[in-house]
Amino acid sequence: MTVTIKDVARAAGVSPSTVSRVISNHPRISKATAEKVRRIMDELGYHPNLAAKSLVSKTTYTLGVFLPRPAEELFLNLFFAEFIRGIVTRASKSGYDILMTSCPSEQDEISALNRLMSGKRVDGIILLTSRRNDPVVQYLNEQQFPFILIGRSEEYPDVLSVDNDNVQASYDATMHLIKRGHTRIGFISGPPHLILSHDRKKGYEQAMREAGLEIREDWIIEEEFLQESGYRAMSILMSLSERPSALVVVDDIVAFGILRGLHELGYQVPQDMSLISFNNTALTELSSPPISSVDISIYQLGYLASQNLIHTIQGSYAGEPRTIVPHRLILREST
Amino acid sequence: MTVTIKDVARAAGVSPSTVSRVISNHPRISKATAEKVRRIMDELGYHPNLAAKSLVSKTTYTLGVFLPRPAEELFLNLFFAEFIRGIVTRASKSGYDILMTSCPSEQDEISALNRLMSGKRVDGIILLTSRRNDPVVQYLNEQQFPFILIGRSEEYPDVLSVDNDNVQASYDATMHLIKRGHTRIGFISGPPHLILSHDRKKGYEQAMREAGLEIREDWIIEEEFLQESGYRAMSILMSLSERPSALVVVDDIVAFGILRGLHELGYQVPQDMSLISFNNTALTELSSPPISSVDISIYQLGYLASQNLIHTIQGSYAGEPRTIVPHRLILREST
DNA sequence: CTGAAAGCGCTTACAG
DNA sequence: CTGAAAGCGCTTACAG
Repeated sequence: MTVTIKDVARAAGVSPSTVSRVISNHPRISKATAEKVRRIMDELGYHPNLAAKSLVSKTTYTLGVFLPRPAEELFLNLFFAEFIRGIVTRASKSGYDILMTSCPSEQDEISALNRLMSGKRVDGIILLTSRRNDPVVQYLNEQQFPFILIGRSEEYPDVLSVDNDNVQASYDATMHLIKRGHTRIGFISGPPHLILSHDRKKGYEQAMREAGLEIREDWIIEEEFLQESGYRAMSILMSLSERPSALVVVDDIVAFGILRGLHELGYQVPQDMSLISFNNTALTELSSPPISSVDISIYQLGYLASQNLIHTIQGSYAGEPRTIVPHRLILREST
Repeated sequence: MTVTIKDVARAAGVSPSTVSRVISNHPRISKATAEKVRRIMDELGYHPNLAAKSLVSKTTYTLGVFLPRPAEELFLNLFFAEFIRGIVTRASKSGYDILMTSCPSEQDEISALNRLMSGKRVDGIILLTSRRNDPVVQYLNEQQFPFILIGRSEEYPDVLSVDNDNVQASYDATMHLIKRGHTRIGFISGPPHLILSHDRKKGYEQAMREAGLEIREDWIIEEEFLQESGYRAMSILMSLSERPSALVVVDDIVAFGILRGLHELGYQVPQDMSLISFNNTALTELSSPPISSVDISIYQLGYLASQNLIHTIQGSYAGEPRTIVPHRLILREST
């Protein structure tokens, strides 16, 4: 019932080899033969069996997007969809599909990875988050399997990756507050095992030091990328006897929670507290007041990750291992 | 370099057939042999080649998520990530991966579909949106390829699908406003070619008729699922000499735009205008005031779509072709 | 420019 | 309980 290359060959009066060559646009096939074979393929409704093709060509035209263990919170964030959009858009331009796997538990990460790699299910892997001492990065690097990191690796700085200059971005955000006259600035960070949190905190500290301002431990809070985190952080922060007048916040959704927390406690933004956050997702524009945020071009990060990985797989990548996507401050009413 | 079934067989002193049987837990294999083979597989780091397996078994353990043409706007909406989360979570429970394809243009939809189906790339397909007269549904149905619709089909009512009772949901939402004493109620709808828009509008009209209230054409606006749509709709609606006092809105993100529009025009919610919308995404809780919304259990829709499709593929699905996920009204300050 | 043949890494009747 | 053999649908040297 399914029509194979043999059926086409028979109907066209040629050999299977010839049909295969027509499909792959082999140069040494006569125009006449190629046309005839193509017509027959159309008539019979031929479609190449991708598994068979993949078995012999060792290539799948598929990119794996690896969702690290607690993938749950990832999905709650607007940037996830935006990443995927960039990845899928660029991939389909080159005829690649995207395979998504989530692994059941953290200890199964390597075996989930192995299923994809050794099982020849994908040609390369996109890693969505960069954790410190990430075993997944270590493993992929050891195996010499094509992969790209969104973010960076401390242990393997030369690994293929697409990233922002998060230290600089956070420095810029903090400087913006300092220039606005703030001297008491706190930092609401994300999970400390994420390199992202780490880098942004570093940029904040740099700016503070450079301006000769005090970095207070009790004004630095490390939490999840969740709205509740920001909300809870305010209960803590606003009950201090000495409070900051401005906050740099690691992610929009956290800033959103902060806004809610402040609102409930009866504080005004930006009068009582200025806010600047990261990612510039739709949330920042939608909230009231709209939140200043550092645009990190999420779509672009995904798009370039796809592109550079594909080029690497095809052996045509000539760029630097690290691609830095520029950021820019989008100032709104919260500062 | 890659270790195959043959290498394992040689090292274990058995035939490839036996190794294959051990892998698939064939019942008639002696415990001793199975254990030895498993040990060797571990030692050698054997992983089955999925392409080879798929070629002979005609099965891929992959579900395709088909993103219909203008996929762009889909990604902007919070429900997209939530759908995917439900789909991926359930799929990975049964060892299935998710393949995402977007097709370059609308006319290529069928050929993109064919690549997946005839190319034996996926075992089944999940359709994320239901359009009226959807050629994709028609084609999949003709081809008898396993697929599931999130939503419903007018032409093929018995097609496998997971849906809400959108007519009832919208009826309930409208009735809620009516019970609150509103008599002048408008409806902000989505793209008319989506069945979703259609069903929700129908429920609105039913409730209005039943309550003996007037349905005014100029109080029904059909727009995209975008924030700007809601925003723009307010410029139109609020410039009318006779205005509604409440709105049923097809999607949260549109309601969000409406909120912004009303705010800028100097109107208060719910004093000047009550709002109830659909989907109950994070936006509704985050906006100020928080928006009443109909929770449609997006995660559950995705989860069940995955589940029912997998069961259908495996021939064990015994349920009705249509699964209706219950909705419930989440009332907040906007009504 | 084209064909016959071998092989990619599996599975599965068939036989014992 | 296990093995030899054929075959899934392709590609690709090798030969002409």
